[in-house]
Amino acid sequence: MRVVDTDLLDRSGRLTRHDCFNRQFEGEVQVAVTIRDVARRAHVSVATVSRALTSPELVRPETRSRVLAAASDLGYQPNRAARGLITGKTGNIGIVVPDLDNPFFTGVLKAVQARAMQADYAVFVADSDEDPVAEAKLVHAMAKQVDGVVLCAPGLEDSQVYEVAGATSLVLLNRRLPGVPAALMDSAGGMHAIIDHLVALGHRRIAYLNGPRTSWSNQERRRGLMSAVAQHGVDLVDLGPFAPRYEGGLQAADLAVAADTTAIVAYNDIMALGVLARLRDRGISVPGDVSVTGFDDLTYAALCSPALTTVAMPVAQAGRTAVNLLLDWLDSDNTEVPQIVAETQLIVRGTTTPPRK
Amino acid sequence: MRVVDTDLLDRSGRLTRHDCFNRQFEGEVQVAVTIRDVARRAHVSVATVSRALTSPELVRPETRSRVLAAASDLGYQPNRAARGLITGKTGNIGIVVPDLDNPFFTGVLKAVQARAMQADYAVFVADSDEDPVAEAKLVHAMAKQVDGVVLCAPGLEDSQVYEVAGATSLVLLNRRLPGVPAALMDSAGGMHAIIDHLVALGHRRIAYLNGPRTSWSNQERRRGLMSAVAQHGVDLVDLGPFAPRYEGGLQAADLAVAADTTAIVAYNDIMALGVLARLRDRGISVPGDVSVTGFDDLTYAALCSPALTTVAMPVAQAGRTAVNLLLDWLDSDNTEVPQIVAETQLIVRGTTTPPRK
DNA sequence: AGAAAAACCGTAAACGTTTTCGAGCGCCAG
DNA sequence: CTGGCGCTCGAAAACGTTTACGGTTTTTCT
Repeated sequence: MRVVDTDLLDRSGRLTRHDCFNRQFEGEVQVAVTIRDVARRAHVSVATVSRALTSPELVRPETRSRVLAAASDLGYQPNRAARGLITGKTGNIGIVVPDLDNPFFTGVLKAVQARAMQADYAVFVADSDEDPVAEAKLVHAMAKQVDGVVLCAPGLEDSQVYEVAGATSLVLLNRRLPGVPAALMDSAGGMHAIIDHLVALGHRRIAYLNGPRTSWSNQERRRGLMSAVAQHGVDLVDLGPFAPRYEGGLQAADLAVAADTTAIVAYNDIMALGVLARLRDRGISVPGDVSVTGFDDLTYAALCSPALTTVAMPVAQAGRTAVNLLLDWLDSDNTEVPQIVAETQLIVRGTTTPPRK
Repeated sequence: MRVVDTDLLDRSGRLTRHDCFNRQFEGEVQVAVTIRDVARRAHVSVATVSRALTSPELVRPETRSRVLAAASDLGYQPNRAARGLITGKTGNIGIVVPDLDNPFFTGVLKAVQARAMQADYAVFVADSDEDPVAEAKLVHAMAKQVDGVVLCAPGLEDSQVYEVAGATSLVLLNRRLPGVPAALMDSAGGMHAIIDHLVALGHRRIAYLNGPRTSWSNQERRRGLMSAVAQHGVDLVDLGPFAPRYEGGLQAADLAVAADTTAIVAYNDIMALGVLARLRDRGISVPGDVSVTGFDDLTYAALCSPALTTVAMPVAQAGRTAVNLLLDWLDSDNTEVPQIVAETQLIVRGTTTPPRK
């Protein structure tokens, strides 16, 4: 069955691929309006058109405006592939993330996309599915089509990151490595703030539920944790690693209560949700019997009940600065390699109170 | 401060943009390996290299393998911009979504990206921020750089959708329109299943909490609802519209209990969460006093407690078929305009039981 | 064996830009 | 009047591919 609104779709009645590609409705019908058409209409050469559009100071104001008029009359938009072929720049940036289903990364993606569009860049997205070798392959595949890529929280070895950094301009997000620009979030600081908060409430024996040992995120969070614990001189029960999932939280909860702690610090929100569920099932009240904290401030952290005390990651800000870094890096002499860290923020809600005496 | 691992990053000690772009480490150093280099090394012409790579049946197997060897030796990868310039195809597809923070759309995106990559396409992503005019602008901006775009749940008027369909090959996702291919999900069927389920449990007076009236999703869900309600001859209390957010659910809950219904079916999961929270605050037990259902099966639907009865949307499947449709449309005579609808699935969990007598 | 057909491959033109080079022109200093 | 300079612009060469066309070799048929 075929339903076609001939009036709107195609006045010839047939619907060919060619017709669908670059239709122009204003003026005469032409498949694609090129710089040559603009030149003809403005009575100048193609060179002048190009100059008028990309470096206005090189043409007389009068001819420039004539060209601009012609261009907008025809609805001309430069072919970026052709432009890229000669300039060597594509006007695209890439982003590769470990998991598009993870709201953490889509938050970053959203900001990256917005900032890029604002700077007239388009963004390629790729999902590595948490697979380090896929990560490397993806940025290599992208390398030819983009001016640079932001690589989010890669699971690659340091040396492999350097290797892919050789293939294109790279900025890291949530991973620090000497010599490559990065947009970071102060998760160590956030974790420190959690411990400060719990200690201030009176907790003296605290469990930490580790995420994946090798992940940079877990190492950072652990770093802040250790520093705070040492500073305050409280007991730390170091558990795990666990899968950073709901099920991991279920599993971890039992270990934490067996260790006789009054507060449970989870690697991230979703594990914390698992902990909450397991504790409720066992009749252990939160925050009455034990306090619980998460990390990341995903939407549901505010929505569960009691609402989860957690730390908010500045994903949007980090995404923005990542593309800022990339853009700066692209059109400067890259004499320096900045690594910018954005502040995290402790959000205390309903799952933390002073421990029962 | 500048930290550079000279061994890995650049043996000249300086870190220039040019050096970072397209480094080749194997064999002699060259900025970019082109088809000409491959030709030289394989002792053939550039035309033969091109043929060997794109239409193998046109060259003798022996020379083909020689070319392939040379290509892989040099690590050659064709410049897609140059290829696109002449073929008119870019090897890219675009996707524009209303909100990258919405897990529904990132689910689609993930599948689209995976399927596209599998077919050797790269994907551009754009976020319209729920703004219809941005939607139109974005696909127009993309049009020149992609072979087609999948437009997700657009808020545009029908006529405007047709207009953008003129700018590039378009397939719709979660929106049906005569004459343009679409990947749909049977949300009407899902809603029908919800009512069947509730009626089977014994409910006779059911509230529906509308989402935005103009959205195609709400209309579809409502369609399934109406059909089921008519079929079973039960009472429907039609409330709203409400904002499809947590707060909308808070607001709607009170209206629903005031209307003396035994079951509340929400437009989507997040509204349902709001309803649950409000009911709990008011001391109304779920599912004891009233049953509640959501829609979409977001992660937290399974995680809250009691776990939410909802219907799962086949987002991944729809994403896949969307790019399948696009690819088919691209290299066929587009003689037909298929609209494929994927099945939804009712997932009954803890928020629905028979009504109290 | 010879001719026709098929298979294979090279030359060159195209794709739509940007950019180098130089031409034309008006102006000023010598 | 001449030479040089600055401004504006056009002609043409690139960028890295694909492909139409034609030429050479190989195969096939009689």
